[in-house]
Amino acid sequence: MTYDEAKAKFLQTWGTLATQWGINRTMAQIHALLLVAPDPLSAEDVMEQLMISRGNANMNLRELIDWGLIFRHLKPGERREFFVAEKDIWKVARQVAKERRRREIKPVLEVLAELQLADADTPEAIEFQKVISGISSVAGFADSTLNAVVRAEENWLMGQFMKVFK
Amino acid sequence: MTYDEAKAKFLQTWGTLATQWGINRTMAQIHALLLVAPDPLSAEDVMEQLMISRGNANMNLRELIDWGLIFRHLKPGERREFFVAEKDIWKVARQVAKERRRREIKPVLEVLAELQLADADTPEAIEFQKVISGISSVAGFADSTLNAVVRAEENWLMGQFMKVFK
DNA sequence: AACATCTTTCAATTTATTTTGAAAGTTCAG
DNA sequence: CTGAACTTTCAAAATAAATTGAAAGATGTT
Repeated sequence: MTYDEAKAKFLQTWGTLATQWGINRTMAQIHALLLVAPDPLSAEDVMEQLMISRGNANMNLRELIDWGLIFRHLKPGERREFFVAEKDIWKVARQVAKERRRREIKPVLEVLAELQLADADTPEAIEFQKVISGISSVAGFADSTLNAVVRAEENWLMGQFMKVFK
Repeated sequence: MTYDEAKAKFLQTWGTLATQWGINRTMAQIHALLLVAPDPLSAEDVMEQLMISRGNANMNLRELIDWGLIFRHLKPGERREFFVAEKDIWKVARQVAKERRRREIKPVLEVLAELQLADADTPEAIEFQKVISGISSVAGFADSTLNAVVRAEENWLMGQFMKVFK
């Protein structure tokens, strides 16, 4: 397989995977493109390589910055801005864990805590409370796990996991 | 908060969360509904409570069975079928981990392995190989973690994690 | 201030996903 | 075999999400 074929397959696979995880395909593809780019790319470069519109490129680039996965990069003497991805994949994983925790797990934990206050005076309500408290533990577990990933140092993390789960 | 309010909020929250994770809202809501139902429900019950069509109910019920999250339940003397959810939330988490691993992680690992065979004879190609091998380790890590969840016994799991990540 | 260059916005359009509901399929009792 | 009760299918319709591209907004230059 040539480099060009491999790159195309990577962009395509990454986009598909993202879709399954509720992430917009283009955003994932821009991220993938920047990940494998040896040098900073301009919005124009991204538009050309992925054949997408200026508006689309701009929106998704901003979203990626918002997720902390890419950064603006200014070249001296150049007017327009360039973009670089965080290349350390473990840092990327930690950043994603951090954001998902903040954006998704925390709000859910809040709602669950609130639901636990509801009356439990009928068979249905009692069953309901059981389910909610079960979900709360699982969510708490997910939260701790993601937090562990967030706090972990690059190599330390896998070592710890391997120790426990061989 | 009354039980009815709490239940409505739960169904709604669960549906929203699902959407963020690339899961169809109705499927999540049916699952939530069956989770908190003390007794098996018929397709008709689901249609009524969630105000959805027969076709929609049927499709998503099948999909949930396919994910191993709910089961058909036959009542003696009744013609139609009923459905019950797996109520042990840790089992649910394990089942989801298992399926996601099978459906998503494994195919990605295969593609990554294939991409590692590509030529690395230019600066771009070398950068590309670095990224791919980084992603491979993270994906391998995710795979191990999910596998740990899959294999874990209910209470053992949290204990192990807490030991390591305090 | 007028211009050039680049970025952002957003209403309109396109594309993708979900939902509907009627028809076809299945199963079984009489 | 026939009809009643229930399930499944699937083309069409509705809804939701992503994308476009032109216009408006910035920002610096002459």
